[in-house]
Amino acid sequence: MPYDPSAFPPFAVTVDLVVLTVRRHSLCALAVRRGETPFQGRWALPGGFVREDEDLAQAAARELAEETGLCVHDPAAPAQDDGAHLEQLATYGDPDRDPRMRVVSVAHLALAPDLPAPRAGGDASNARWAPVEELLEQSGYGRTGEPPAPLAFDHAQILADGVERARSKIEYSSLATAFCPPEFTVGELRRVYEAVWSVALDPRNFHRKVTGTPGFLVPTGGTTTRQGGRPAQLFRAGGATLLNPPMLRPEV
Amino acid sequence: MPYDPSAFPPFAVTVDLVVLTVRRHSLCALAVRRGETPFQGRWALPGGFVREDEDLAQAAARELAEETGLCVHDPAAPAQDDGAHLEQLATYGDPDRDPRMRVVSVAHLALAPDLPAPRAGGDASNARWAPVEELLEQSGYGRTGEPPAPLAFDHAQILADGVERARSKIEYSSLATAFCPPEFTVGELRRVYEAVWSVALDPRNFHRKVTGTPGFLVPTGGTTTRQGGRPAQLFRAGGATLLNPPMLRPEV
DNA sequence: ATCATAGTCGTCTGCCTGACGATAAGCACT
DNA sequence: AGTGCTTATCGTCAGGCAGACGACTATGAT
Repeated sequence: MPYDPSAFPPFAVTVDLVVLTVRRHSLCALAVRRGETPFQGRWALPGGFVREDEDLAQAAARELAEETGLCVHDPAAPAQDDGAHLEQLATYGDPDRDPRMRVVSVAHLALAPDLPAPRAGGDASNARWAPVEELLEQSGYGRTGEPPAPLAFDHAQILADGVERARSKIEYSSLATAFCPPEFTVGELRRVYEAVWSVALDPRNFHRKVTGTPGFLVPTGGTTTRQGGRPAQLFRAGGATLLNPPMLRPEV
Repeated sequence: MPYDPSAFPPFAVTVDLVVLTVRRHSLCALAVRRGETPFQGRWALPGGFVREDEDLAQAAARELAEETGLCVHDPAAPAQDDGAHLEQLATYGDPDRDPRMRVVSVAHLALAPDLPAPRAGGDASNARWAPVEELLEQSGYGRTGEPPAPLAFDHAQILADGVERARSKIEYSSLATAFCPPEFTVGELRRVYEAVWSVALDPRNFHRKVTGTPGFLVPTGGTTTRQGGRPAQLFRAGGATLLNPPMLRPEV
């Protein structure tokens, strides 16, 4: 049955990505420099139009691969290395969010281990990992030093929502392992929590908690000294996805 | 700056609503009967196109008011009675989810106290409150008796996601009060939890938990006997929105 | 050898929860 | 008025878990 196209207003639909990683003890997000108007030259979240024949999750995975080379970690094939976690975040559709036309953006959240260097379609100068406080500083969603230049569109809001989602989700799920390489130590995992939450955690209590939660971590047998100090056991992520009881975020 | 419309495919954008309430000790959702093809005569979630000049939240609030007469409870004016809770749920954009054309639906979740009777544009026979298990029975998202007829489109999936959101969110937030009238007793609140989770809770431990959580409930001074038995104190929702520590859902 | 750095194992205390006994205060009967 | 039923509310007790923190271990650097 044909449908009257005048019965509804046409929209452009995009996916935008909040890609988070932990670098040098701080939570960083991927930002790309805009080459076109509007907001030309400003930093923005990576994203693009959803294609005709594409699901939203497919579009987000495609954009993620284009920007970072990351494959999405498929829950059905958990053996693969270097997969990123990808989930839908929220949808932003303010009529004025893009001055050109009516655009509805379905934002996605991706969590990735620390990567070599970003490539935005091969051009490195147009993509970077930036600490999230820096990106949010001047937007009212974070406050510290001097405003460099706020993110384009409503991307500061989207980033803030993505960061908040990540912060709360590592409380009650094993998602923090998505920030780690395939094999990692308890200390590395703890530094992920500390970076994402911006807090210091007691190493002893943290160790007891994560090793005591069944299914969270499975030892691989190996050890490493890559952090200096006494060698630490290596683990990989276990099958458990939900942490019960949750990891408690200390109140500030 | 004009924009090349051939650069992106046009989409229709709709909002769909999962409106939940508790009636007769069970969690119910609002369903409307479709008058048009496709899925003519089948039950579906209420929803409609987003208008040109409308935000997504506005569109959802407008649809909610059209279908139920409910106003959205504005956090800025918490004094108003009978407001419903409304939040964005998720966005569904499978290319084949609507056979007519490419439709992206931004689903919203609404929680309302028990209402008189639904009105779908004035026509009562085309709208009803149905227990969620009944609506999900034949869809693979729930399983019991005989399939009456599955919900239209991917609405069973949307409903299942909305129910799961509500079930998990009342754990760590004070959202369960959105299912209650402005003044309510501890027992009424407990029956909300029991209906949403389909479990039985110990009245004594529940009472201790909710009255002991600061900011969750504030006594109004009044009492009621509308449940029979000893008169119970009346409360209204306090300012706290996050429950810490959370209300624990008993494992089955 | 000594020190600095991390990792790992224990202990103790306080809080919260689940299980459940006991009492209170209404209503519907007889 | 009493008996029984219902729901509300308070109290007690034991177990589990988290925060604070002491102690010991195993590396590399000086």
